[in-house]
Amino acid sequence: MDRMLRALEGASELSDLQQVIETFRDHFRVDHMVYHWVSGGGDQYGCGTYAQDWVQLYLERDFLRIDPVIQGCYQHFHPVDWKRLDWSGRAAREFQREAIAHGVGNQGYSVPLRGPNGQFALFTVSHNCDDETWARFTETHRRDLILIAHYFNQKALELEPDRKPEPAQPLSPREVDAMTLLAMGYSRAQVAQTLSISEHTLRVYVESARFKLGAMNTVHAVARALSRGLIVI
Amino acid sequence: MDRMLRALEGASELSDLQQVIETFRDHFRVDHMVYHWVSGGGDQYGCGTYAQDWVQLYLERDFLRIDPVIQGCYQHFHPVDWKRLDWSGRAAREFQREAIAHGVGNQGYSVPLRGPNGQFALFTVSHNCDDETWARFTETHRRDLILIAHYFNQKALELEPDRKPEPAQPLSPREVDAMTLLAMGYSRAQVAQTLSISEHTLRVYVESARFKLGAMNTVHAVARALSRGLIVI
DNA sequence: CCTGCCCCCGCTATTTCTGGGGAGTGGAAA
DNA sequence: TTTCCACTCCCCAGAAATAGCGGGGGCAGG
Repeated sequence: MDRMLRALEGASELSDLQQVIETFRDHFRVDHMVYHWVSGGGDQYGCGTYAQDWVQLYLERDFLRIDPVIQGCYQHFHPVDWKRLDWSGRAAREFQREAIAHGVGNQGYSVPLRGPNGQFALFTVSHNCDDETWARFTETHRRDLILIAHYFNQKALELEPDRKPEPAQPLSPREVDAMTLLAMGYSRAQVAQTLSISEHTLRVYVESARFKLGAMNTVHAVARALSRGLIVI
Repeated sequence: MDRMLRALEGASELSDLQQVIETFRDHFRVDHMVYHWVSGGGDQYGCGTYAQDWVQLYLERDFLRIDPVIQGCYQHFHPVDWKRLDWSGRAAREFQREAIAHGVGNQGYSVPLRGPNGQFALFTVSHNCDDETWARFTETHRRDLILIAHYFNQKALELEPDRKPEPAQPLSPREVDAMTLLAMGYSRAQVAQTLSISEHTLRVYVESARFKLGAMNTVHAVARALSRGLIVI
């Protein structure tokens, strides 16, 4: 375990990660181990041991949108056993059927990972076995998996230069206030009144924040501020 | 270590966490160990071993805004040694001086923690010693600290009922598309074109999503959809 | 001292969004 | 089978957002 974590820390290229993850898979004796960087923009990075055609299908069919694992992990902090997710709904069941057909396995355990700027990723182990065996496995290796997931995400953040936190241009306190209140559903008039400033001034802040965030419009600016963790609601 | 983690997992009240954190501090033989829930809304929760008057001063003077540890950890995924932060700037140096005067210690190591809905927290150890000793300490205990931080945050999320994510009413696929594109900065016209629907139809989706999310307006709806993890950008 | 940033205020014009209506299709669940 | 819901389209008037211009005072760092 210690040796493998060190190997992970020593990785200097994305291809190293692939080797490391295969080593981990063999060590834990599971069918699959996958690291999956989740981004709505369509660009996704992942490495792991799923079959090539499953990965391709996943991307092509935009399964990101319906994958209950993604949905579920987004709402949780702790690792999630796939059994505890909501697989009702046609699309989800269809997806599950296809996943199993592609050898993903009937059991799974995913660790949600969150980084700066709203980065989100999953570290997943999946396997084919009965519920009891799986429960024992996850109980035994939970801590190891959390640590591995953590280090893996750290490496991925390091090695993917594009993903590095953009020189996060911080907002001024007043801008933060304005964006926060807007995100809370206040109209501009209400925000201005709450902050005790004129609506004109408020507009300057919103414009300024929009510019700093590189956003096209207010909605975009609020979305970016939120996902970069600049504001909290 | 294992016994303490189990004690942490067994905690059922916020007061238990205080005991646990003191046990950890004694075990690691450091001056302080602190868990600090950071929320932009002004309400903060924390537990740890800092002197009472320091905590009060921190809250009163709104140090959250100038604390380089907060700023720095916000931008990083991996744990941060305080030495590597940016302590230039008058306010920061002043803050540091006051912190040391209140017995915080000259060395520190903070683990950033991120949960659903933009939750952000820090788990910090601080101590008074020379650089070399501290480097050895952090190197030795990094993994333990990450795990402890993780479990601590999990407990805090569990025990603070107000912080729990509300039961998310799911959006229809089309609504998800609409909200996602809006969050990505597209104008209504662009979204409609991208989805190959009329702008009128788009509006129905936005309205419908807004209703489901209990939002006052589009900005609010996008913010809620984002923070509830219904859309990913 | 000057430069840059933050904070506050004003105007106009144009484009875009919002909040009400109503109406018809098809597929899925009950 | 019937009932629901997602999906698509349409109109209109008023509200809100955007883009462009201008002004001033304060506080910090180089």
